[in-house]
Amino acid sequence: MNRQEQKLRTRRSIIEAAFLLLDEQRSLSSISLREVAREAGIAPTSFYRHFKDIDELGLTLVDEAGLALRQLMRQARVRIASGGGVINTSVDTFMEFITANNNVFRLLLREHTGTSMAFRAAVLREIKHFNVELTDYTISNTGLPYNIANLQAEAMVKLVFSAGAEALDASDEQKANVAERVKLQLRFVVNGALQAKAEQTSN
Amino acid sequence: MNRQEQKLRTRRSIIEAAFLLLDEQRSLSSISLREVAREAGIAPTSFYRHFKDIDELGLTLVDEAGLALRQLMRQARVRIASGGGVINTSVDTFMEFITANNNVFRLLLREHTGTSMAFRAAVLREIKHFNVELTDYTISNTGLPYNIANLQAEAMVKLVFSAGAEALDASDEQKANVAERVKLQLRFVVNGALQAKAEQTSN
DNA sequence: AAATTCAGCTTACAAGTGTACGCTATTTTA
DNA sequence: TAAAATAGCGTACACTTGTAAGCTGAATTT
Repeated sequence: MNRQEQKLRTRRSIIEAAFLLLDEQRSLSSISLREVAREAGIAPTSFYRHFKDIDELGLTLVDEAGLALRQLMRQARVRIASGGGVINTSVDTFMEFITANNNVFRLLLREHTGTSMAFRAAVLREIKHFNVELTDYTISNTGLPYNIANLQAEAMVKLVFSAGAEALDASDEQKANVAERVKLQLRFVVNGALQAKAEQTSN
Repeated sequence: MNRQEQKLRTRRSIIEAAFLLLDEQRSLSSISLREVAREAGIAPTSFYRHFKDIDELGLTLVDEAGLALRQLMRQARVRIASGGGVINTSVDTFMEFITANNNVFRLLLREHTGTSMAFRAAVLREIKHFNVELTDYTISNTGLPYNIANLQAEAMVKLVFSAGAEALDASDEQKANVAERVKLQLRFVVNGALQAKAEQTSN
């Protein structure tokens, strides 16, 4: 077997071991190198052949989670194109993502307010992607001026992420409820923003 | 010196030691009993004379933080009564609180998505207080129907808390910016909710 | 004044941590 | 085929952690 390939495979198993450990009671700062190594089936010291630190592993995990999130956005856009309403489709897609990739979203949510400045920054970067894309989308679809579109997008992302946090530990029924509520709240924001535009342009 | 009194004093110093340790790089689950004891100036094992667990201390801290938050609300209400606009005054008061009680708000924010189910529940309870009070206030001041008022209040609390999170590590200038933006976003929500009411009652 | 209570201490131990060091076996390169 | 590189391992060490056990001296109760 190819050596490089084998190394990548071990690296993968480390990453997956880490995601596995990041359940509802563990954060990046609370998983130990030895634990990850144990779960990955390697000796503790072998860890260093792949990552300088456990922090370096952490950043890798945040990046992977961000990637998954961006894939989600693309998926949502495809679905929107085939009808069903922007808000409805986006929220539903998001909720499905959370359900399917529980630990991935949990990681982002937790590290967003976590103890490591580097992790917080990494998560913020991912959220900013969301904001930028949603702002662009809003401008080209509604013609809102930049400042309003940006405020609207930011508010929507925050509300959706908050709803995601609520949904994380919720039953299916509760999840449906959370989804319904956030959809209504997003409509508040959209309508409020539209009204703000009307006021701005009428001056 | 009175014994009971002295015990309370030591208890206080433990609590304050813990808050001191909870800076931007530490969460409840990452501070150790020994560390707290060291900071409080007592022997590690003396800790047990005051708290069963470090978790019990954690819950106490969350309670204290919640208390501080409720005091904040009262303060905001007093200020509102003397004019200045509800949204403006509330956000400004909130931002002042975050600046003055940095670690207190940080605790709530962090444990809201933290690794301990008990802490998460405790923070949620405090947030729920906020929601209930704001919903009541909204109903009695705008006559919105319960369901809309409740959705509005929840959305506003989420946006303000998110803004608070952004403001935590920000400079004064950035803080002012965050405050201004969230005020506009809150207006979106309020206007959107009003519109929803108009639509609902016209049917 | 004597007896009791108890906040705080010292000592001790088992368990877990990160990581330095050097070895081995296998792949890769020359 | 010989030499070099390297993924993974075992051992070892210095720390930190929670907490059990028992002592002390001062406050409180009797």
